Amino acid sequence: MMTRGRSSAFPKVVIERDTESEESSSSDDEGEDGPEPETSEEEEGEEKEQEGEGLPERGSGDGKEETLADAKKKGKAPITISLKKVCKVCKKPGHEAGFKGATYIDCPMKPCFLCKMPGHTTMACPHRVASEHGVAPAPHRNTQNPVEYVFERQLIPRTRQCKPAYVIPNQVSCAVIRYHSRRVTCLEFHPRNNNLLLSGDKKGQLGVWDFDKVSEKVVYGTIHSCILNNMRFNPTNDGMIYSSSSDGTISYTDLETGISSSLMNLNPDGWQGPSSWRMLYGMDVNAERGLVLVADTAGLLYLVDTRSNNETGRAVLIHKKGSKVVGLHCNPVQPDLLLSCGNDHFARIWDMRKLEAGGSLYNLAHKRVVNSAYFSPMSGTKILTTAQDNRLRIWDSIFGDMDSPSREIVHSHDFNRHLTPFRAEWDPKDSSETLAVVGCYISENFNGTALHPIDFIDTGTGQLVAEVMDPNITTISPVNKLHPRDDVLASGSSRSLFIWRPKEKSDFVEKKEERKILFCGKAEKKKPGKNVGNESEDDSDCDGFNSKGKRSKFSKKELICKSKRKVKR
DNA sequence: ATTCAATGCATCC
DNA sequence: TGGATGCCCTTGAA
Repeated sequence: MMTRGRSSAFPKVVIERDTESEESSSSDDEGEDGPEPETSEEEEGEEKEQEGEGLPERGSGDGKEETLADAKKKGKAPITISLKKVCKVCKKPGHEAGFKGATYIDCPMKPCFLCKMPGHTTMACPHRVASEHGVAPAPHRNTQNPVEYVFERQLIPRTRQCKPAYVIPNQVSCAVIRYHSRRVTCLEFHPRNNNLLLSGDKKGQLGVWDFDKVSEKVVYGTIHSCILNNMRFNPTNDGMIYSSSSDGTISYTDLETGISSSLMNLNPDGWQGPSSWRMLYGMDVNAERGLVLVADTAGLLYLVDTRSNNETGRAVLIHKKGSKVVGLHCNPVQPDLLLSCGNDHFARIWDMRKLEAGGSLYNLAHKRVVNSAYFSPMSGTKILTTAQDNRLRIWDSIFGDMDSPSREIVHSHDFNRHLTPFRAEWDPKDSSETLAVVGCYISENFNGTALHPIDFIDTGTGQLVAEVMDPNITTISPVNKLHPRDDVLASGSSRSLFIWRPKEKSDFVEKKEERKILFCGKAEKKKPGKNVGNESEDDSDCDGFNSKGKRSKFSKKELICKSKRKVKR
């Protein structure tokens, strides 16, 4: 427990004891001797309570000698501190939230952490156990305006008439690498080289990893000075990438040399304080128009000509003034359609020919911040959004309308300041345009280990089709990307990167509507031993992981982790 | 084993 | 509108 100096300028502290809870708390303390008023547990509660009262500092325990009279004499209002055990979430006594083993116990005073509805906890949430969720199918739209005409005439003919089933492997292997020193923020597969994965991190570094040779990687550290938010390949030269960053620049980088030039800098005068600093988040490349589109934290969209590498036209306010635009996506078949999303709780569809503030074609309303919005990869007729209200939404321009989503899927992907925001992404290979991948925030107790799966969701039904996890990987994977051609999933989890592949081609199974498939790595997770110092991997089937489930060699060498068997829940 | 801190950002007043 | 506030399942280093 930390000891701090006392400041006499602050009110005195009066401790309110609760004998009943004192007894119970000491009995909780794993067979400690008799009631002891200064258990660390109690002090922790005391500290928290005090912070809640806004008292910055206090003495280390002698506050108990202060009395109400003392405090009154000195003209300070006394602060009463409870020694009762309190819930760390709601600060109320009588219950405690947090992990009990590998199971997280919710605070009952708060709405469900998963679906955000009051009256039940995450454990009892119907969305946690149901394999399918979703709103009623959207009503048929009426075709009145010109955009709908464009949709009907140009996009509908490109959609597949019958829906082929995607296939899911039932075993995966996982390659692991760690070269980022801060958490991973974005991933991108090379458009031609099947084994090349690009990764950006919070520090602004860019990693290039040949995951087939595993050990072949390069890290470029000077492209950006802070968060690398998005990157895209130059459609006419796949040796070059564009990247947007919170340092306010777009960099144009040669992947071979790491030499980059800055196409744009929103902070030419450097740091003038937080109010004037601009960051670039959403970015995409419009190949047909030869443009890099990028949007900032003020709600503005900028266009950069890829031929001259200069900004073109004027910045357009596309989201609420002063709000961050986190995502931009150009329609894959209709280059005049642009999708944006941001912190003003909207995803918006734009006509590139008529870009002006307030001139969006559609505004897709969400209950909270929209982390990402993507057109479906082949026809571009559907939109998948990830919002911080723990819902994935599908907006269908053909079979639904743009006034309301055609489906909402409750899924845990909350905001947390320590995590890269979750983004659900389409499977670019799924011609039925239904399969999506997204990381999961809440954990599941899996053989005694709390694991955070990567979920595959059939957006057509809301069904959770598969969950990918490995008992050795206990961290959350908010960043996920499916390979454009191969059956490969890349994940960014904290500072590590993972490549998941089917163990063998023959392992593929047809999609099954009623069955939730779970596949993962080593199924037998051994209980953590007492002798933590033992780094032996003798009893491990998984290179780089020891039997304690600790990642012992991540930073020392690159690893391949083989999955063992399929596990059903 | 436990503690700490990084330092983003939505929301509230 | 802008500054203060406070954060429910983090992560990894000390």
